[in-house]
Amino acid sequence: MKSKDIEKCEITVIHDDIINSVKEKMPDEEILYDLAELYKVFGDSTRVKILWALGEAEMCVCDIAALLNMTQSAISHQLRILKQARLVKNRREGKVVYYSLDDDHVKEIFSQGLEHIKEK
Amino acid sequence: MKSKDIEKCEITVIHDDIINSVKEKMPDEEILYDLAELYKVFGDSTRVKILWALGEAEMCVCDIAALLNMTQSAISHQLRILKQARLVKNRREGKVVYYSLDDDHVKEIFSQGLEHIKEK
DNA sequence: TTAACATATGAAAAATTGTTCAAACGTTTA
DNA sequence: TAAACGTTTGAACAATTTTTCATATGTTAA
Repeated sequence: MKSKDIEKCEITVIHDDIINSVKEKMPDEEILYDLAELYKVFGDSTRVKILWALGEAEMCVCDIAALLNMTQSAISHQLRILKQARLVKNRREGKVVYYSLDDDHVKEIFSQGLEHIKEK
Repeated sequence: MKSKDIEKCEITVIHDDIINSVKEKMPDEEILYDLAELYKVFGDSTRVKILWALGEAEMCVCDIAALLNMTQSAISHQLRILKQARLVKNRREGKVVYYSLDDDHVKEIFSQGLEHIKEK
């Protein structure tokens, strides 16, 4: 229908030249998607706290749960997400699984974010 | 109840010393919350695309909608979120509102993220 | 002033995400 | 081997987020 076209701005585009030029320069859809997925991992305060804590010291799941006053199950679920994103790694020692940061980027990404927060 | 305590690891904590030491070093709850809120803004592929596009050129709402093949309304909602986070700014020229990046951090945060993605 | 158009916004619907609960898995130790 | 314990996991539920739809706002031009 006509109304749908208008809504999507397919007719009323104002700057075709800019759109085309930007479209050429944009990275692949997939890269931008992966970027968003990475930031999504940082976009939860439980995970931010876990990452920050692991930046200070290697800890086991139960330690983190106690630190954040959350259930061990909730922490474990979040650690799985962090591990899938390759932000943390773990090692097992008997019954206990120790987690630590897997990446130098974490601290740098935090410091960039902190700068933005402080400025504004 | 007892079972709840156990679940929350209030009894079975293994490394009290580490927990206390980490607790002291952690930034205020509020800062970590704000950090997560900032990354949450980056954690959506529509917003990542918008930010990347605006990194290439100033654009109006309808341009962005056409570029991303989304409705003008959806884009407008996302731009509001980006503006609240002080990541974009806008200027009005007649009927048209032009958006652009409000911040040098955006590109740096992207480059940090990209590095992580490429490495892993 | 009215029509046209770019943008913004509130509310409902759709989609996604986080936590809890119950149960399973692995390892240690009695 | 059985009990204990730290951790993991699937599924249900709760909470949050994104998009859509309808409509409102603000500006320009007829």
